[in-house]
Amino acid sequence: MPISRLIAPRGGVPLAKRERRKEARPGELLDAALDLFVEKGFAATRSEEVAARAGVSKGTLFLYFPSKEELFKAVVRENISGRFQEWRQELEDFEGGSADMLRYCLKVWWDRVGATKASGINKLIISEARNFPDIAAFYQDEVIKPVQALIRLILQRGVDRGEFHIVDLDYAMFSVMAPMIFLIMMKHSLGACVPQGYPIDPERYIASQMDTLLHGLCVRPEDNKTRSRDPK
Amino acid sequence: MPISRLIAPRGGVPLAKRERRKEARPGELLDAALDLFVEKGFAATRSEEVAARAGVSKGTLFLYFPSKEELFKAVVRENISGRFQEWRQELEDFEGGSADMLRYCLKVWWDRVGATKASGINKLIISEARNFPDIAAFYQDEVIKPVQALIRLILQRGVDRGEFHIVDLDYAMFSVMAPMIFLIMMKHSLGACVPQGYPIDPERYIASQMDTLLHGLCVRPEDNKTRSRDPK
Amino acid sequence: MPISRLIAPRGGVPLAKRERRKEARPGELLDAALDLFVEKGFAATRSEEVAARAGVSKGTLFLYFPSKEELFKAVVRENISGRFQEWRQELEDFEGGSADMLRYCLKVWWDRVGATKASGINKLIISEARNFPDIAAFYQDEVIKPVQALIRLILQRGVDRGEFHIVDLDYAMFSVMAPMIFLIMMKHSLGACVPQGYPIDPERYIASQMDTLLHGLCVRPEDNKTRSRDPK
Amino acid sequence: MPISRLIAPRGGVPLAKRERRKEARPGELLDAALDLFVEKGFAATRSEEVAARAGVSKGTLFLYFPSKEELFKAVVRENISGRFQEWRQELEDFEGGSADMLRYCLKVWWDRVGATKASGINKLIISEARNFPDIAAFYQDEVIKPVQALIRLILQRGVDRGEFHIVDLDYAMFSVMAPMIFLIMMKHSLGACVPQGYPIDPERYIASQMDTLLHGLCVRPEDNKTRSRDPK
DNA sequence: AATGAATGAGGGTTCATTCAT
DNA sequence: GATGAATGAACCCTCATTCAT
Repeated sequence: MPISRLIAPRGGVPLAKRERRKEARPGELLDAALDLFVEKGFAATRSEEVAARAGVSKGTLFLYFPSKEELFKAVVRENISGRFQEWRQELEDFEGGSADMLRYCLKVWWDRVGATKASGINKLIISEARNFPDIAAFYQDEVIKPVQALIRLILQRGVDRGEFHIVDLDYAMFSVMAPMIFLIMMKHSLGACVPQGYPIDPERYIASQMDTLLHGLCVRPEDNKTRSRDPK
Repeated sequence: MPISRLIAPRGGVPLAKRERRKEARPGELLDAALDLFVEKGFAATRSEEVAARAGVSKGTLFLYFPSKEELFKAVVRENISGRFQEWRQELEDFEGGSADMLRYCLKVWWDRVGATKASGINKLIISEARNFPDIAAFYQDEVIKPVQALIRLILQRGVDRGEFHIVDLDYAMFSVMAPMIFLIMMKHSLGACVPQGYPIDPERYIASQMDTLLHGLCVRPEDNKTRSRDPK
Repeated sequence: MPISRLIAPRGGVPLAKRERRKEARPGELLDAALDLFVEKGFAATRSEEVAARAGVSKGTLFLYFPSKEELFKAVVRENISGRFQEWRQELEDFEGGSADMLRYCLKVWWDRVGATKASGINKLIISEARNFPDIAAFYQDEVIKPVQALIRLILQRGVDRGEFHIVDLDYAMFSVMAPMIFLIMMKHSLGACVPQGYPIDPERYIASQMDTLLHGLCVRPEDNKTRSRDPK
Repeated sequence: MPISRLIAPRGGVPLAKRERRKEARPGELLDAALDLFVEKGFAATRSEEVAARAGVSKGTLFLYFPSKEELFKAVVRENISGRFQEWRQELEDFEGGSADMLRYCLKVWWDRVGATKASGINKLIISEARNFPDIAAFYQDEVIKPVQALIRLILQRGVDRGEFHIVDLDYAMFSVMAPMIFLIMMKHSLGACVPQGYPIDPERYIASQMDTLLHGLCVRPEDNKTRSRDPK
C-alpha cells in the first residue's frame, strides 16, 4: 500500500490503517463496480470481480451491499451529480454572451463529468435502463430533467437577449445533449475496444460541435428563409 | 398462423408446412433475439426466452445456431444494412442543394433504419461492444466507416459547391451522426421504459436537428468572426 | 452400393433393392452399434451416430429398436456365439493329444471370434456390465459358463489321459481364459489408440501363451515338488 | 464426523475444521469419482453423484476441479502408483529363486494395488481409453511400460540364472500380466454384479495362476521337445 | 469486521425420442 | 416405411449469496 493511503484524504486526524480502510470500503467497491458495470454490463459482471478489483473478498461486498442489484443502484446514486444547484447558480451569475455561456457550460460539464469516470454512468444507464426501470425513472428525474432545465435556461436566455434564433426550443435542447451523450457513448463502447477507429480527441470534438451548433453548416444567411416554423 | 403463411411464398410448388417452417425459423429466431438482446442485453437474455418468443422450444434454437454467442453474431450480421452501395449511388445521383441532400439522407436513414427494429442493433452494439471486441471491430468496419464515408461525401460536396462552411470536416461528421445515434439510443433505452420522459417525436426531432445543424443557434452573421480555425 | 450387396447373402432369390435393404437394416444397425459401443461406450455413443454409420436417418433407428437400451441388448444378443454346441461336438470328436486339442481350440476361437468384430462384445460387456446387470447375467449364463464348460472338458480330458497335471481344475480354467480376454481387451482399448505401445501380433501372442501355459516357465522338473496342493 | 477427525492429523497446530475439510476435499472427491467412474463409466457418471458421494454439493466439485474431464484426469493421475522405483529396488535386492521372486512380486502387487480400490483404475482406463487417447498414452508410458520393465527384469534374471526357460521373452511378459489384469477386470465388472458367477477367491486364483505359470499344464518332461522356437 | 468454502438455483447445451410429413 | 424437425428432460457448469470460522 502506498504511504499516501495512510494519510487522511480530506484533512482531519489521520486514522489508523484499519479504520481508514474500513471507512473507505464502500467507495472503493462503488468505484470498482462502476468500472466493471460500464465495461461489461450488469449481468456479465461477477460480484467476485468487483470485490477483487476493490481489493476485498467476495464476502465483504455483501457486508456493505445486500445484493448485486442494490450495489447497482448505489453505483447509480453515487455517480449522479447532485451539483445541479451549484451549476445553476454559476450559470445564473454568468455575464457575457450566450454563445460563450454555452461554451463555458460544456467545458465545465466535460471537466467535471465527461472526463471523469463518472461519465460511464451514462453508458451504464442507457445499456441497462430496460432492466431497471425504476432506476431509469430515478435517473430521468434526478439527472436528465435538471440537465434539460439548465440547457433550456441558457437557450432561453440567448433567445431573450436576441442572440439565438431558435425555432423549437423543446427539441433544440437535444442539439446540446446529443453530442455530449454521443461522445461519452463512444468513449465507453467502441472507442474503448476498437482503437483504430475512435480515439476521438475530446477538445477538438467539443470545439467542432460547438462551432456547428452555434453557426450551422450553411454559408448564406438567406437560407434562413427555409427554416421551418415552430411546430408547437 | 396467418393465412398468408399457407400460401407458397414466391410462386412455384408450395412447400410442405414443416419445410416452410424450417426455412423461416432462422429469421424468426433472429428477430426474437434482436428484440430481447436490445431490451435486456446479451447476458441477461435467456436462450429459452428467445426460443419462446420465436414460438419454438429451447432445443430448436440450437438446431439453427450452435451457441448463444453465435446467435448474437448472426443477429449483428443480419441487421447491418449492406445497402451502403445503393445509398451511395442514390446520393451520387442527387441533384439539388447540399442542405436538401442532407435532409433527404437523414429521412431515408430514418425510414429504412431508424424507424425499423433493426435500429436496435445500434444500442446493442454500444452496450455490448466491450464484451465482443471482434463484433465491435466488424461493426466499425462494416457500418461505421461506410456511414462516415457517406456523410463525408455529402459534406465535402457542400463545401465544394460553396454551400457549406466547415472548419473541421473530420469531426463535423459527428454533428450528423450524433443526433441520429442519440435518437436511437433514447428510443431503445430510457424512451422505452420511462414514458413520461421521452416520447420524442421523430419527425419533429429530425426537423429540429436539421435546422440547428444547418443554421446554428446564433443570429447571423456577426458571430462568424468568432469561428475557430481548422485545427488540422 | 457395391453390386455384391444386390445379391442375396444366404441363398434364395435375389430381392429388389428396396426390399433387400429393408431386410438388412437391423443387421446394419447392429453392426454400426457394436462398433460404436465398443469404441466409445454406451453412454458416449449417440443414437444419431449409429444411424449415420448404418446409412439411415435417426428416426429409422427407432423403427427397429424401441430405445437405445434395447439396441444395446440386441447388440449383445446378436454377438454372442450360439455355436457352443457345435464346438462341443468338434471337441468331443477330437482325436489326438490334449495339448494339441487346446491349441486347436484356441486357434478356432481366434479365427471365429477373436479376429472378428464380434470380439468387441467382450470389451463392451466388461465395460458396461455394472450398468446393465441383467445383460451381464445373461452373458454370464450364455457365454461365460459354456466357455468354461468347454475349457473344463479339455482340461479334464488331459488329466484323465495322464497328459496334464492340474492342481486346481476350477481355477486352471482361468489360465486359458485370461490370456484370451487380455488379448481382446488390448485390441479394443489401448491397442486401438496407443499405436506405439501395443500392436500385439496375435499369432505370436497365442503361440507364446500356449507355450507358457503348457510347459511353464521353470526349467527343472524337480521344482514340481514345490507345487501347491489342491486347496479344495 | 468421527472423533478422530477433530484431532490434528499429523501433529502441530490443529487446523480449523473448515480448513481441514478443504484440504481433504480433493482426495474425497477423487475417491468418490474413482468409484463411480469404475462402476458406471465416465459418461454415465453425473457430476452431482460424485459430489454427493463425497458428501458435498454439486458446486463444490467445481471449486476443486475445473471440469468433469479434468476430474477424470486427476483420478487417473492420483491412482497410478508412482512407486515403481521403490518396487524395482525391492526386486533388485531380492535374494532367492526367481520363481519365489515372481511369487513375491505378484503378492506385493495384489496387496498394494489389486486388493485396493486403486485397482479399478485398470478397468477405467481400458473402458475409456478410446475416449481419452491422451490419458491412454499417459497411462501407457507411466504404468504399462514400467510394469513391463519390472516383469522383464524378473524373467531375464530367471533366464540368466538358469531357472527359467523362456522362448519369447517379449511376449512372455504377457503371461504374467494377463492373469492379473483378468482378475481385476472380473473384480470390477462381472464379478461386481453377477454374484452367482464370480466370487473368485484372489489368493486361490493367484496360487493357481502361479502354479500354471511356473510349471505349465503338461506332465513332464517329454513334451519339452514340442516347444516352439523363439520367433524373433 | 473479514474471509472464502460451500451451496444450489439457474442457464447453456445435448440428445434420446416423437411425430408430421 | 423413412425422414429429420421439433421437443424437453437431463446434464454440465456458473455465480450470487450464505455462514462458520
